[in-house]
Amino acid sequence: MKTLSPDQQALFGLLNEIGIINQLSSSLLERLLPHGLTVAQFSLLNHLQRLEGEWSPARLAAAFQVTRGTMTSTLQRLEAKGFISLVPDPADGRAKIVTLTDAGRRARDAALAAAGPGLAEMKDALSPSEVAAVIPVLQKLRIWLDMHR
Amino acid sequence: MKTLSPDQQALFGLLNEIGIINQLSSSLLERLLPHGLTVAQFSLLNHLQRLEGEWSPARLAAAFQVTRGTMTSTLQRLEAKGFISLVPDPADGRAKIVTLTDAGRRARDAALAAAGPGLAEMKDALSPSEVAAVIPVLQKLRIWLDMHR
DNA sequence: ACTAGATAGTATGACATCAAACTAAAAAGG
DNA sequence: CCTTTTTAGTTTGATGTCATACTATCTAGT
Repeated sequence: MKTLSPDQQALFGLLNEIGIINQLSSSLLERLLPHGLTVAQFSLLNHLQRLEGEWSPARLAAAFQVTRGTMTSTLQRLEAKGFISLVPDPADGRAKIVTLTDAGRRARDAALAAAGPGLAEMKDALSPSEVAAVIPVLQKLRIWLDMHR
Repeated sequence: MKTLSPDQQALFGLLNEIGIINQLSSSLLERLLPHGLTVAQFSLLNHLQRLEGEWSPARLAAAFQVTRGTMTSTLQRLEAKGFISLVPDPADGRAKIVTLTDAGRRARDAALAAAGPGLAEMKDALSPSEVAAVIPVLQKLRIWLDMHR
C-alpha cells in the first residue's frame, strides 16, 4: 500500500483539520446570524461597512479571493434581501458600484451583535495568545497557496 | 458603528484565514488528482484503504463529520466511477456495506502518488516544525467546535 | 482610427454541503 | 406482540464555490 511521508501526512492532516474547522465554525456562526445571512453574505456586509469607498464586484471578488461568478451570486442574494444596491458605474460601462443600504447597515450591526457572544465564548477553546501565535503561520500558508494558484 | 473587541476580531480573522486556506488548498489539490476526483472523494477512498473493516454510509458520515445526505451523494459519485461497491447489509435491512473495488484501490494509489509532490512542495511554505506546532492548537479548536455543535 | 487583447459582469453546470422531510427497518417499552 | 421511538438511507431545495464560456466595454499598440 502506498503511503505518504510523515511530513506529508502531517501537512495533509493539517489541511484536513482546517477543512473541518471551516465547516463547523461556518455552520455554528450561521446559526447565530439573523435574516438567514450566510458567512459569505455577512463578511461582505461587514467589509462594506468597515471599508469606505467605492467597491465594484470585481474588486470585492479580488478582496475575498473568490471568482467574479461567485461574487455575482452573493451580491444578487444580498440585493434580493435589500441589503445592498447595485448601480451601473457611470465612468465604466462594464462596471457596477456596490453600496450598502440603510437596511444593510442595520442588518450588519444586528449580525455583529449576534455573532459577538459566540466569538467571545470561543475564547474557552483558544486563548488570545494561542490565536495570535497561530495566525502568522496560517497567513504564511495562505500566501504561499495564493501564489501557487 | 458597532465593532468587535480586538480578541473577537483576531478570532474572526483566524476563521477567515482558515476559510481561505481551505478553499485554496482544496482547489490546488483537486487540480492534481486524477479521474476528476474531488477532495471529498479522495479522502473517502483513502479512508477505506487505510482502515480495514466494514463501513456503512452512516459510520462514514460520522467519521467525516458530514450529514448522511452528503455521504449518500459522495458515495453515489464514487460508485458511478466504479471505485466502490455498495451492497445491502444482510444483517440489517436498513444498512448498506461500502467496499473498495480494485479500480478504487488503483485510483487511490494513483491519487496519492499525484498529490504527494504537491504536499512536498508545500514544505517551502511551512516547515514541518511549524506544522507540528500549529496542529494541536487547531485540534483544540476543532474539538471545541465539535462539542458545541 | 482600428484591431487585438484585457477586463467586467453574467450564465451554466458540476460538486460539496446543510437542513428538513420522507420511507423502511430495527430496537425498545409496555 | 404491538406500539413508539430511533436509526439508515434517500431526496429535495438552498447556498457557496469553481471552471468555462459568453457579451459588452475598455485599453493599448500599431
